[in-house]
Amino acid sequence: MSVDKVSDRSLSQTVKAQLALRELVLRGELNPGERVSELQMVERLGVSRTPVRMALVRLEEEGLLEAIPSGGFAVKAFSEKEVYEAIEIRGTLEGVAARFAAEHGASRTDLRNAADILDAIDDVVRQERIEIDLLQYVELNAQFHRILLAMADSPTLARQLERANALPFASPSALVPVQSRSPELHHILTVAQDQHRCVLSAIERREGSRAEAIMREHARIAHRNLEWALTNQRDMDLVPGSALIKRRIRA
Amino acid sequence: MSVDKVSDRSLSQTVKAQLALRELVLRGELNPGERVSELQMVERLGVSRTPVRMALVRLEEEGLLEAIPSGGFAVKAFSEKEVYEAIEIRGTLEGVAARFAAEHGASRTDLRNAADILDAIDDVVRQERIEIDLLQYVELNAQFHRILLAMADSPTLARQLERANALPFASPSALVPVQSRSPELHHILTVAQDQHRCVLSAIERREGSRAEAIMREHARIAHRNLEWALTNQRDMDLVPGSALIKRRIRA
DNA sequence: CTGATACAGACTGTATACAGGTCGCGGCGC
DNA sequence: GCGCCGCGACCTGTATACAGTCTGTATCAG
Repeated sequence: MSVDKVSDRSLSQTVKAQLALRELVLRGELNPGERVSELQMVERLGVSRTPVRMALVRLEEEGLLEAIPSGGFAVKAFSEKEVYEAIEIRGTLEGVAARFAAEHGASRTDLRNAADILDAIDDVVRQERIEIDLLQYVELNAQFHRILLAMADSPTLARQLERANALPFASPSALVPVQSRSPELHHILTVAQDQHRCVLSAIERREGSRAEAIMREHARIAHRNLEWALTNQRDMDLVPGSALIKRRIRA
Repeated sequence: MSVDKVSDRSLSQTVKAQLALRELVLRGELNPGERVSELQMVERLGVSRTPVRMALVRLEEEGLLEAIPSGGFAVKAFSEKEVYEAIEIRGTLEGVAARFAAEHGASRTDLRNAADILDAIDDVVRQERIEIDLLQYVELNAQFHRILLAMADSPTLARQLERANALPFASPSALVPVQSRSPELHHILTVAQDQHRCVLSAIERREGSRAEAIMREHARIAHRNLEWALTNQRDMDLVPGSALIKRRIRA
């Protein structure tokens, strides 16, 4: 029962191991706190120890694993507070991105592309049968956030944000799906989309401070989604890496 | 001519290699853009390829090296803009730390310790012969920033900030020494210290937004220092890792 | 004289062997 | 019955051998 998805010959063994191992952790096939044995991973991933080792180090840097004092790595467990803070930090960094974009001005093509994406999101949100297109919303949402980062034009910021998003449940659209069964879904998406419009407008008008504030608040929608998911645990399965979050005591 | 500082038997080879290699990069003994050959490092650091490889990966994650598409790593070069943005990001994260501390309240002992450090800094700054104690100022300043992070009580934020500080010239007190020959030194330290006091007061009063704003502005002092160092290149040598910054065209 | 090609050197990616340490389990003594 | 000690398995850290690839140079053809 080896990992099927990653079998390309083109990818290096290290990358292969990294992707497969991340998948394993995110899918919850390795229990939080549990040691990740190199040899077991060799067996499971079909590569030798060296690439496995590399993958372990990189995933620790990503924050999905943590080093064991006596050596080796264990799957990291996240408390509710940590997830909350991770979202807050992501929002802060996206706020900086928006401000940077506003302050030094975004290119016309970027602004145009962003606007096009927002139009596409409108099409998705305006439909009443939303459940079906949630995947599309997530994809478009991710695109918008990507282009926002591109407008900031700051490799350093990109690196930091990339790292913040490495925690899967902290990234912009990770928690959207949990609302799929919520009556508020339409409401939430409408509000989020309005924030998209506002931040883009702020960037166009060079209103840096406003752009920053909007993106910060925009990220806080994820807090509501998190709260929902924690009270309706069954919707938690829709979140990648949810297995890493320490369960709240059942109500 | 091997690296002398790191020769402890207690440290693992990997850590040894990491420290020594970082030192090499920061001291500018490896030119920016230049490939870092594993075998050469084996020779130079006195450890085998495996630990060297580990060290390379970790330093890439830190941001001091960058991966070469065809394989291996090169010393990263930083533009003036990147340094500016790195400082801005560090300030933003420290702002979040201050806000977190204010919002969920810092412990009495932390507040007390912070106040003690500020008293000690006052002693240093009030003296007129400042040059001598600049090292002490740097140390106390670092302590204050550390305790601020501790008050935030957020491992996730700590990780992100640690990473932001990994760029040596972005960390809180990295650029202080460049002002040692500046007539404005006393003025700058006085202002910085006042900001320290203000942020601590804001945290005590649970004024999160204010605490955040102050820390952001506090970090921007580093921008001035950077500007000074870039115009007075000879003072640049006082900054660790200055060799990585692309030189501005001489005036 | 210029451009392309082939070859040589070097370098990285990968696999594996070896040594030292750690953790857990079982047996023995109290 | 309980606690301590010792042994053994496992696991990581390290070193090194091997293969594929890239780069740079030199030579040859046009």
